[in-house]
Amino acid sequence: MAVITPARERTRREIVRQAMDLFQAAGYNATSLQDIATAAGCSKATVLYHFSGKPAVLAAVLEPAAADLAQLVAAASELPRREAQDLTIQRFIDLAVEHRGVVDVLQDILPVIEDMPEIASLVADGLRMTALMAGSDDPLEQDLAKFAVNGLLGECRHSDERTDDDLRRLCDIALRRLLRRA
Amino acid sequence: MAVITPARERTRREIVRQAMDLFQAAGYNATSLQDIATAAGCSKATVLYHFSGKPAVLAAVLEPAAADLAQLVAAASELPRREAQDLTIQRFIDLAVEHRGVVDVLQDILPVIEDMPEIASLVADGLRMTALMAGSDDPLEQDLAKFAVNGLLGECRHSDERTDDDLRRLCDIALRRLLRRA
DNA sequence: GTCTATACGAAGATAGAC
DNA sequence: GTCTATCTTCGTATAGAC
Repeated sequence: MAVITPARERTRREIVRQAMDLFQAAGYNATSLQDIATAAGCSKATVLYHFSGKPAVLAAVLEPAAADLAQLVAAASELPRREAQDLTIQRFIDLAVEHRGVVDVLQDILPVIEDMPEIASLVADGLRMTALMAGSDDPLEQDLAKFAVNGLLGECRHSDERTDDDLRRLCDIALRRLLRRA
Repeated sequence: MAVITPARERTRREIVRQAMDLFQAAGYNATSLQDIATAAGCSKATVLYHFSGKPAVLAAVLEPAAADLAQLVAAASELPRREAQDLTIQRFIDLAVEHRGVVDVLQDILPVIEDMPEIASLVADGLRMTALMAGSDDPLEQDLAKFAVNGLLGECRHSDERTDDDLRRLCDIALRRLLRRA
């Protein structure tokens, strides 16, 4: 059986932890591998030993949020349309608020998100969730769901001065106004 | 009197034209000065002769849209609250649709937009316009206006397959649902 | 005034010593 | 597993040809 190697895991975890902080504070593009290495107390080469490249570090940072999103999509896919919409709206707001730091990072890489195979599944789940959030397959309602998701993601950015509850309330009102229930 | 130098203007215009295309196709960050120079048929140093740096090229690309936005803000600022909101909503949709290529570019630089003094006035006008678009000074309505602008900007991205009219109609419905008229 | 040639520091990434 | 040294390309800067 595989013997666990604590040293490897400890360094890896520290890299992800520091990368998360740096990505949130300065953005993905503005953060260099050297910045991450210095913050984690190791060399640039060590970061690249644990991760295949900067996008792989990003994928590790996004992983907890990606897992939650995948779980939401899986659960909603089991339900009939109406309940799926309700569940998606309600839990996506919670998810975005809870992982708002990650959402902040996401905004930074939206333009190049298609060129990152490392986070392709996160993107796919995001699209599936958006489709579920619309009340029907009507193209207009589908587009309005995309509109809602874009607005919501934008609101989560640089929202340090807002409390979780305020953010939740705002998103709730916006989504209710925007999305017609099936 | 200043004698016009056609060669200078021609080169400069070609750089802006090619930069616009590259920024839209690949994004601002992913486009290098070398890419722009090659596309424009000149050297990297020539690009930097005409512009002080990459942000200055960006500012030139955004300039027509920035001018239209400034004009809109100036016009709306003259009106009473209610008419200002109507005008802003209606004309911002037109503006975003017309300059949708520029909007696409803007999304790419949102995270670092505060570090670019070259486009500070564009950013300031964007914030003023968002404030005008809300029906009142109520913080909730102000936040909903931000939500609306974020959603609208997101819809303009990668929307090559949508017609201008479809996009306009979508934005119109979304904004009407989202914003309470004063 | 317009441009080419060249150089600099920093980025992401790789090779190989220990 | 971690490091130093090195490579390429990036944005930027400058010297000087025409």
